[in-house]
Amino acid sequence: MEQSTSEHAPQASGRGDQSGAPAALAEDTQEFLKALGSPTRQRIMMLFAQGAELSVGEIAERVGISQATASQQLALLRRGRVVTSRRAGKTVYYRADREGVLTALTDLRSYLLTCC
Amino acid sequence: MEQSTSEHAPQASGRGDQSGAPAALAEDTQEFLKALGSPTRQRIMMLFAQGAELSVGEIAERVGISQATASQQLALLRRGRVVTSRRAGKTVYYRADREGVLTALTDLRSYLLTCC
DNA sequence: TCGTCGTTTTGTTGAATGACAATTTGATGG
DNA sequence: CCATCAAATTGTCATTCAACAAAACGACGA
Repeated sequence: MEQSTSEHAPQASGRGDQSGAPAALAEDTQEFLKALGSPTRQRIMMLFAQGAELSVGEIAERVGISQATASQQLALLRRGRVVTSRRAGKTVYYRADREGVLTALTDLRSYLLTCC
Repeated sequence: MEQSTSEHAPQASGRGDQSGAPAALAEDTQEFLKALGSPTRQRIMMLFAQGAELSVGEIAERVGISQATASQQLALLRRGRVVTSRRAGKTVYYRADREGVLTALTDLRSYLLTCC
């Protein structure tokens, strides 16, 4: 284990940047964009409507991919702060990460306001 | 040839879906996410602050990539409706596509509201 | 009409990505 | 302690992507 939730990433420059005009996207937000840039992962996200919580196996089955692939794609979604995971015994449940998504959307908007 | 500005893209499947809860992201929005998912293209976007309009050559130079690569990356950004282009004689000027970005942000938010 | 300059397209190469099968790790329950 | 089940990791392969050089396009100006 090395990343999971504790993956902090030096975050550009401390981010005291309240000036409203970031020079670039936060690394988290870049990961967010990449996470949602894939059709497969978009399909996965749609399973989490209304705060649904699903195991890796369920997700794999519903999306029609192998369990291993699902686990990998979910890891990417987690890196992008789009989902969070919770372990209950052997099974790990994933659900949408409301807060992470809101943060990313806010950062993305401020970025786009800068360049548009 | 197949793209340029006239690339309309059949927009998923008719999708008269005005119900506010899209089953998936519009194809345009997928392209939007992919477009902004690349650090190089993010760097390019930052050049368009305050409605600046730049030629392909200028962009290539400022970002530090070849002119051909810049042209390609700009084409991707255009497919994502993040920039628009205008031809003046030999030179082609690019600038941020305010409207396209707003549309994508709106669609993205509605998508995320569905799954979060 | 030609040459030239800026852009786009084409071809190629190395790196990154997406998928799977197979293995390893972790948590129960006998 | 061992068997088992779910998830994560590893290894592999095919596909996609980013970048460049080189060639093709397109719009002037001589």
